[in-house]
Amino acid sequence: MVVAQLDLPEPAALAEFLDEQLRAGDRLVQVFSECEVLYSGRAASVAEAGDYLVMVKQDGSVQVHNYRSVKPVNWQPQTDDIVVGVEDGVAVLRAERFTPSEMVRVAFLAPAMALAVRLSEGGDFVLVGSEAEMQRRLARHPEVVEAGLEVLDRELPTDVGGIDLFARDAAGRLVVVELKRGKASHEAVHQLSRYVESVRRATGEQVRGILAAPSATAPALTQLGNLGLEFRELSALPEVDDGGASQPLLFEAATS
Amino acid sequence: MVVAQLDLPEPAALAEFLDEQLRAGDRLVQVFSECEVLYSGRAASVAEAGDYLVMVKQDGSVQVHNYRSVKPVNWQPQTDDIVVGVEDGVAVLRAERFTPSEMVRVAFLAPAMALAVRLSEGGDFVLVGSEAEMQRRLARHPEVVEAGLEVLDRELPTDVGGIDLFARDAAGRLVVVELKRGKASHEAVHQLSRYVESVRRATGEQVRGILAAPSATAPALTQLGNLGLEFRELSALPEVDDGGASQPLLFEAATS
DNA sequence: ACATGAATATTGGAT
DNA sequence: ATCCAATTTTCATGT
Repeated sequence: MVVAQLDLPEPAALAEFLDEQLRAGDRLVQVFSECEVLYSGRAASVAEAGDYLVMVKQDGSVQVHNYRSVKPVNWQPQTDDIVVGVEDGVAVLRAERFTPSEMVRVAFLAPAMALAVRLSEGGDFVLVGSEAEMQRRLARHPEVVEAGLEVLDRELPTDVGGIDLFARDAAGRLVVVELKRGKASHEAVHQLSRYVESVRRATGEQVRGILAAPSATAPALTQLGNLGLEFRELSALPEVDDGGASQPLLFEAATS
Repeated sequence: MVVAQLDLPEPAALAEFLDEQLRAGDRLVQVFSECEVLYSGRAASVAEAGDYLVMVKQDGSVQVHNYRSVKPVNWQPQTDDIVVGVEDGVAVLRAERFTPSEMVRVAFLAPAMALAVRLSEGGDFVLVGSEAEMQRRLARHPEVVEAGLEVLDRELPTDVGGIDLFARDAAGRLVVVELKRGKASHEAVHQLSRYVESVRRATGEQVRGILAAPSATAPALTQLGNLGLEFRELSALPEVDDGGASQPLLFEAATS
């Protein structure tokens, strides 16, 4: 897995190492070093001399990490061109992206270590609890939202966006359902309100609006009430009820 | 900078290494290994056996990277508790976060290498081209938006959100300005529309709405026209005009 | 702790 | 290529 390693390299040696390992195109390359980082593109930034981990993945994506947080200090998704060289006696990496036009430049002021690693493509990845899944589930079992609900459409496009679930209730009224997998904010209420308004205009019928989410912020609930809309508490990760013989949630998902 | 390294460790040795290095609390720890990763919390996921880079930073944040993309496959911001052990002859790391209640579990099936690194806190970081900066600039130079504009307020709260810039035009009409540092979508138009409506209701006056952004999507522009709102093309990274003696943008920023 | 909103958001999907 | 919407969004900020 670890293809090559270079400890305390001289600038020229580091540049050569990076050039060779990046050119191979099938490895992840890392450098631990005191660095100076410039970024220019959608925005622009300078990170003055400090210790960073610089990582270039197989797809040309670049990330510069510091000692804390999940997010890198500097990054660049899938770059199109990477050039390595020695400038003013310092190894330098320049990664460029064409659309949008962007650039990151890392100067390795005091490299401690460089590493090249091959990571094979890896096995299956299954995620449970997405909004898409929640939508599929409710389309199949609309009674979870409300008894007697009949789903007419999913992702129905309107002039102001797509309606998650479009349905008719037991009394024959049209219903717009907006789903959120996490706590719903007032933005979700505005979204729902727009959809309801749009359907009212288009059909002339009376239209109900339901916000379905595990929870909602207090302002969102207030606003919902003011607009005559409804809230339905619904988890994205439902309790699996299989009569006591409980199965791990992910086993369920993987085999369904 | 590199504190410790362990090549092709046995499970017990890896567990001991991780325990010791993580307990120190002042280093970034990495493991390159074939792994199996479980996540459970806001959602839930399983990554079946595959090669990954697992990184635990000094703040307890965890990220599991595969061979591509900037975003990790699995992650966990600033965890509260990390436990390492050997289970079924395999070294296992379990990181837990309390709010929200979340957990990542990594089983190191075939560890190739483990690394402990100290990254010092690093130097200054300056970013240019944020929306906040754009807002400050326009508040000082509202004529960039429109001649004769007088700014009344910034981040003015309404019942439906905060107005970026609130102003009065040369003709004495109220103006709501919505800023976007990137291409504006129809969501930005809806936002602006809500603000304008809210101010109209509150004041009874006539109110103009201006969307100021470097560009906007075609649907956004159409909608803007339909609602009687205006578009003003404005970059978040303005051309620096200093009479020909052009300076690098970031030098400007760093010294101002 | 909660709510809000920006972000160099990134990423995947649809058109 | 463009547009759109989700995201385990993360993160900083204000209350």
